[in-house]
Amino acid sequence: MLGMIGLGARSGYAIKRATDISTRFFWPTSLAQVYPELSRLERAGLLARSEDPRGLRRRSSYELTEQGEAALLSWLCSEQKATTHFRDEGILRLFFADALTLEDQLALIGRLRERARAASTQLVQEIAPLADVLAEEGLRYPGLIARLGADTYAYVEQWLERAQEELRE
Amino acid sequence: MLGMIGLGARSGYAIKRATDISTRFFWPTSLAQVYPELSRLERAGLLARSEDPRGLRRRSSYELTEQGEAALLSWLCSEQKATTHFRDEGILRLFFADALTLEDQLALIGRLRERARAASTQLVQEIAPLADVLAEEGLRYPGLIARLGADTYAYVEQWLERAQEELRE
DNA sequence: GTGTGCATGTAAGGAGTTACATGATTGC
DNA sequence: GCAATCATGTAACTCCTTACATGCACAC
Repeated sequence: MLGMIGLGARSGYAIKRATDISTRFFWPTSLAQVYPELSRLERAGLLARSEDPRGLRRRSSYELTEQGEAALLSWLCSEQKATTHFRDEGILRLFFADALTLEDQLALIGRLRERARAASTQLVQEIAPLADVLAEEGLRYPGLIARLGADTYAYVEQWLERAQEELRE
Repeated sequence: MLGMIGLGARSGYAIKRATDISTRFFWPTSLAQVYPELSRLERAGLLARSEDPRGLRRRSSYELTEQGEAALLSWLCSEQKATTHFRDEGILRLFFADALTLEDQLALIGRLRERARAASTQLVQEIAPLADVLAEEGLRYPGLIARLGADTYAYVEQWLERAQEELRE
């Protein structure tokens, strides 16, 4: 939240929109999370809220306070181990694939390959261009992460292709 | 659950132990999940339970019913898209790294590199040997997945190393 | 005899999602 | 006029984790 507001997102809705085209792949959010959290961060003194209505429609506009900016930098440089959660039904299926016939095994790996290929393509075609826009504003890391993701998925796809070939022998 | 019982785990405790050294990286479980789920699967007719006490200590021993085996195979071959959840604070930090000095950026990437290196090493040194034991029983996929994980983390580590070098210039 | 492992469960709580509810603005 | 988008929130629910609670078996 602090990071997105630091990058210029002003409303809860804008934060949600921004995450949906950027951090979604490694940190999804939902609106039902965003609004309570904004209130919490404002109460904690990390955000300053101001009313910024559009016509009759009320709107809250948030900015980082000095404390909020400090909290963001402190989190970014924190030595504390970063949490990570990964749960993948595709790999779980593969784990139990010995129960299948060779044909079904190859089909299962094929589905995983296709999934990895699709993810890589999506990152290259849809996400990277958005990151390029940010790059013109001097933000290099969104693009770096998009490339890391695309390259890693492509690597997995090739790895699975080789595994398929070895299994066919 | 069905998969682990198919591989020979008989008790809830044994399932938990098995997942902790195998599927933990892509499908963690906790005991508080396992026991209610075993009851549920038994009520659904996918598992058969028998009493198998050790001395005075009661113990439940589970086996797949015909229905359970069919359900397992049907799940493995399902065309339905596999669910996947990935949430990673390390990459999230990197996403906002433009807010940092170059020195702090390099340190942040260094921590991510170290994490990837540690994961790869752990898979090679701790998990792969366990998978090798299973391989002697004809189970090749646990080992395949351990190698996929180790290779992918190693790839990420190298990718980040190159990124660090480019940033230094 | 004592600590470690085996074994089964419950309770409380946290994190996050989906669905529900509402309504103004903007562009076609 | 109508649809898509902007915008803010609540309620119910699901999933999962941590902590609590209990006690036998076995090896040293």
